[in-house]
Amino acid sequence: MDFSSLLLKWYSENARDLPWRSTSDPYRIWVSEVILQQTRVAQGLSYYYRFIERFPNVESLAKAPLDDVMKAWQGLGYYTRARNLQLGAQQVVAEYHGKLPGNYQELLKIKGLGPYSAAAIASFAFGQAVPALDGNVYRVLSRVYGIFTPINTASARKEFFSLASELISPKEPAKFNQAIIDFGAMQCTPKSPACLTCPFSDYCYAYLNNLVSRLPVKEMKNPPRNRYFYYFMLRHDKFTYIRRREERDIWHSLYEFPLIETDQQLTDSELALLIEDSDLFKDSGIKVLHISNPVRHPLSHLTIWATFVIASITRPTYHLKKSFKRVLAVKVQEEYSLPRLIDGFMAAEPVARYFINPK
DNA sequence: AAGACGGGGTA
DNA sequence: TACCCAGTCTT
Repeated sequence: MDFSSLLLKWYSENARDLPWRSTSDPYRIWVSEVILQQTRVAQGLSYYYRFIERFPNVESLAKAPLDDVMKAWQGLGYYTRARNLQLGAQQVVAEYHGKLPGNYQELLKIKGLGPYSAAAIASFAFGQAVPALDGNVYRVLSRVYGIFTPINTASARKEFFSLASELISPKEPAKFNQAIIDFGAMQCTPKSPACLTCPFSDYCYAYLNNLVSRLPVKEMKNPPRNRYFYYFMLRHDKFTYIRRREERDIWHSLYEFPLIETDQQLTDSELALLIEDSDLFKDSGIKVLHISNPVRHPLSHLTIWATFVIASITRPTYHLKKSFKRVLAVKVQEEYSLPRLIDGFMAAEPVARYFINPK
């Protein structure tokens, strides 16, 4: 049997039962594809349910406040996805009469949809025969066909797209795309794949040549750099100060406490000097109550070392009033979308709980 | 073509 | 730890 037939046979026995597969609503498929960009099904599932409940259709998403969208996305990561998903919804309302366009080329014009997602939606929602190449597909094809081109290059994209275009079942493109993704996620896994029960073991290049652990080939990336964050959890009566991150940087559109970033870890006395010198706190009557140990927060491209300073002030400075929002400290976690680093610290650290609700 | 952009699961 | 996940966007 050829590749596609074996694959579809495997899928008929092993398909995952996923909520976005039991709908024909292009909007739901769209939401699921964006959530699942660089995100495992297990991690995205609960977000999908909540997102669809909160924003059941294109219109509701398009007109929602950005903060509501971000709150629904809080904890998922790659927050540009959330902003672009809403921008895409507004785009669909404005330019496509509220209906997602039904072909690959038009879908590519929607904010947040690249080659993978556009192909996935085109095939799943509209039955177009376009291969959807994600990490799973690169892995499966590189192993079965013995392709050593590094998968994170432009030439690999062309090469795999061309191969997959020949393999895809013209009659059942959606099923083919879903099948090869499931096969990669469940059977042909990155580490210790289930080769002994694999339907392709008769002719899989990697298996026959004992190269399974060497494929796919990926070009190395640079090690993450360090950044040092000092967060100030200020208490002025029942209030504290936060702001939404608007610059081109991580955590765009999420909220945070006043932040001072340095290029290296500070000693306590260096930190004291910094507080004294900063016009953020000039004449604020700041009194430091607690300094946390540095919290290590590793991300894919950088490592953040965060120190949380809990302090009281007797009056807010001009700078504080100008650039920050004054909010009830007890409401910060439930009302605002926060990076995991901050949300996690507030949830786990006893001193932070004291900050939230002092006795 | 290369970096930036999160967070969590897995071996 | 290190790797990788239903990738996209910017420079």
